[in-house]
Amino acid sequence: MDIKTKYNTKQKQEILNFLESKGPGHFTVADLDMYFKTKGIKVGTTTIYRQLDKLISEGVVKKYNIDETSSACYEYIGQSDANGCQQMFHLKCEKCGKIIHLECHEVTLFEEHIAEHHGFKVDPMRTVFYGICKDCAAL
Amino acid sequence: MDIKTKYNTKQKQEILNFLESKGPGHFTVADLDMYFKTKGIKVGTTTIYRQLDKLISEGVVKKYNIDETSSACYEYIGQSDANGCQQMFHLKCEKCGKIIHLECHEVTLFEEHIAEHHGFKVDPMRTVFYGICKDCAAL
DNA sequence: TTGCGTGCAAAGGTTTTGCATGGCA
DNA sequence: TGCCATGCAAAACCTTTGCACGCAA
Repeated sequence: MDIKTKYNTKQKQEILNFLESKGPGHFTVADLDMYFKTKGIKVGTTTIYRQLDKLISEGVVKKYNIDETSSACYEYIGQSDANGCQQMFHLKCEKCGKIIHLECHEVTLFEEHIAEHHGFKVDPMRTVFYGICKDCAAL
Repeated sequence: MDIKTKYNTKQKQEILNFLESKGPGHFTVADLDMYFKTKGIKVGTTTIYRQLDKLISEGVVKKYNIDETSSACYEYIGQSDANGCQQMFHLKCEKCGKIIHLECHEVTLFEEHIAEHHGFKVDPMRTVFYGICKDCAAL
């Protein structure tokens, strides 16, 4: 859980390259796996899991379980703090699967309310709101 | 997905007994499994899954994926509608794993804000807030 | 009798672990 | 050289599915 990277290996670089080239957005271990296979880069699935664990410990990557059944979702945060989606909640549409970033002052107020009146410190990074998005509601 | 119960079997009754005796709260398939094993009641794990699926179709039970890694969470809603935690959000403490029911007018206001300003209709049943609870924060 | 329900076993998929090898510092 | 990282295989898990038998109606 708290193991950090000590060596810089080729595999770690390849994973970071993927994260940089892809930019913000969500991905799964399977995505990385397929990406490496397509590119002909040799990185074992085990290594992907282990490197992601380390990147999570370092705060570079965040992990969600957005989907109910399938595999876990990861997100690249990057070295930059307080920007990115550090303070951001996510909305996920249950119909189209789209993930929306929620940037809104009301959210901060809501967070403060929960902290003050319910004694619960919400972690925005790990919290996902499920529901129906504008586009799907219009159908 | 839409298969409903046609027969009343001993196993279904045992599952309903468990739900009634336990009352509101969350449980996993493993909980049911262990409960039956302890009591010496013979109900196969497969049957638990299949009966729960049917109860979900009937709206008697709700299913979440509150935990990241481990198994799915189920909740007994009962025949009564609009009560239970139909309209309720859940808070989950990332440290102690406790699940807290959030009953609060502010939440409704927040939901309305998201609907009006972001065009997103939140589904409270499926949304879980992650964070640190009062007790764990005090440690 | 009809056909759903059950349960065992096996498969499916994701994630973790053991262990020997390989590579960074 | 020392120790971490890698990767294969296998295990651990949770969940679903196939199939024959049992049981409710």
